[in-house]
Amino acid sequence: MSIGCALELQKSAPARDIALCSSCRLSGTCFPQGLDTDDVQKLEPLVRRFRPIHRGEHVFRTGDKFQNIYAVRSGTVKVYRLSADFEEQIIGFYLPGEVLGFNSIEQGEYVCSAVALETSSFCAFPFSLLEELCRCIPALQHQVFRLMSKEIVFSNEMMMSHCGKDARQKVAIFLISLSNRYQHQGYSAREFRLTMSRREVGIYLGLALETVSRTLSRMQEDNLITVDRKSVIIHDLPALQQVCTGLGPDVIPLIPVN
Amino acid sequence: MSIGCALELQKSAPARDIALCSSCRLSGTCFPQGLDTDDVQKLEPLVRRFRPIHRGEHVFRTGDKFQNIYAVRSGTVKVYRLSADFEEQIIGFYLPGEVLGFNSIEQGEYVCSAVALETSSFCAFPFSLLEELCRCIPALQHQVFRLMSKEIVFSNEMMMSHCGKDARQKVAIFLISLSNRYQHQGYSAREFRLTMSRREVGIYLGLALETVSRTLSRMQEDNLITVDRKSVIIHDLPALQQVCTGLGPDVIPLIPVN
DNA sequence: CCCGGGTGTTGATCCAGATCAAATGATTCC
DNA sequence: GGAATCATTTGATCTGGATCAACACCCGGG
Repeated sequence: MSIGCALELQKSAPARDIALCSSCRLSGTCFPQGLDTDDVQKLEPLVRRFRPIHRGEHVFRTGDKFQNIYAVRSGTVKVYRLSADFEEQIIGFYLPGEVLGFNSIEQGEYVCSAVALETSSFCAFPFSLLEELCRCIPALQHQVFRLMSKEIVFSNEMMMSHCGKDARQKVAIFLISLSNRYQHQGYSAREFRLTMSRREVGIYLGLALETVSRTLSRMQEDNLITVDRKSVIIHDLPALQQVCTGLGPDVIPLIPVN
Repeated sequence: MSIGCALELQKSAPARDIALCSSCRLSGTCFPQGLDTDDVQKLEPLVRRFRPIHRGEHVFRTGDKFQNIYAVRSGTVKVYRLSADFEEQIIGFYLPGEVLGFNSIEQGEYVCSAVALETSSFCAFPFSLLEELCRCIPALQHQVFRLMSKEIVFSNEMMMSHCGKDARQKVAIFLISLSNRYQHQGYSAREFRLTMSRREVGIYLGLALETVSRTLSRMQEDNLITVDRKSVIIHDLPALQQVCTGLGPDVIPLIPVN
């Protein structure tokens, strides 16, 4: 269990010197996406920004009263919970620009815990205020629906990538997913850090940590990637994408190139 | 592939003699949940109701323009798509009172297909109208958020029940899920029909159909259930629940009863 | 600089469940 | 009603990945 000593985010002092939404380079995937300048102005006073938290500190914990939706500003957040038999289950990893907390609306309290895997910072959007504002700004309402829809799609994808896929496919899917998501936020698609441990990747993918390690080594032998500790470099993205589908490199030519 | 000849739902004639939301016994889990009588009145004119469709007919298909969210009125709907390697992937089974289509908001077209597994009927809620109405009725907006939140939670649960669970646990989880959902709609929790094939259960759970069959047989031998073809009777619900967690029947006493 | 614990790698063995195979039981369609 | 097709069950075999085990590596602290 990776719960460190918790200086809860809620208790830390707001940091008012942090960039506004209008100047945030992540606003393209967060709530302001699709809003015009005026609407972003109306959203602004609602946002609460905090100083960064460190590895092991929690954003919220299972059972806390649900109040905020959080957008990751920097770092990585692991969202997890304990199963009935006290095993850690990982719901997801959230990267900069991604939004967490939507799964707790129904229950009224957080149904999972969120912990920083590295020094990370956030913006908090009080959900009840967000709801009110949604009724005034159609574009914002639509954006919230879109973000939640995306979350459903992502979870569905994840679920299906656990079905009928072997270890190599699962790991490839995981790497491609990270690559896409980093790229989408303006980071490198080819080179990034695996901020979570092998054990955590294993739990997330339904594999033993040894299998994760072996699979990464094997992919390195095959010149698809270079892995060194937490750093990953993807050398052959197309080949890695083919691994995901289970189609060999020879299947593409079946569709005539001309 | 189970796509039958398709008389698309959209093309079938509205059936205006079907019960209104206000008198629908499923309204407790659908959009009207939490709305007062006045608000349900406002929702009413927006709903489009159709004659039932038959097994194999589609509600919508991947790529169709996203227009409606559908509530299942009767029957079972399988939501699925084809993977890159043309294998069927099953996103979920939807029972009476359950709502489908939320995963297609973001894309603007349906990202999956929905097919009836038995004679089934629906109500359609045009999403753009629903969005508008949400801005007038706070309780409706909140309910839409709740329904989507539930969908995220459900998908998360499903994802996690694929991780680190063995075949017996997966099948138990699946049966309990159906049991709970039927009960929630006022049907029997103990006795119901498995409207999907063993193959479909297998795809959904990430198991070979033979494993599904064997596991059900094994559970019958253990007097947990009786399975006859599509009919299931659960004899020992608590024991089945214990199977889900992987905890033996002896673990509960570890927590002092007094 | 060395020590210690956490994290990652690699090797060896074993088993749950996939796959292959065949028989039987349903259901549909003339 | 009967043939044809499909769904399900059950058996036999094989294998990918879990598990057990040992070792290497890295990093922080004294």
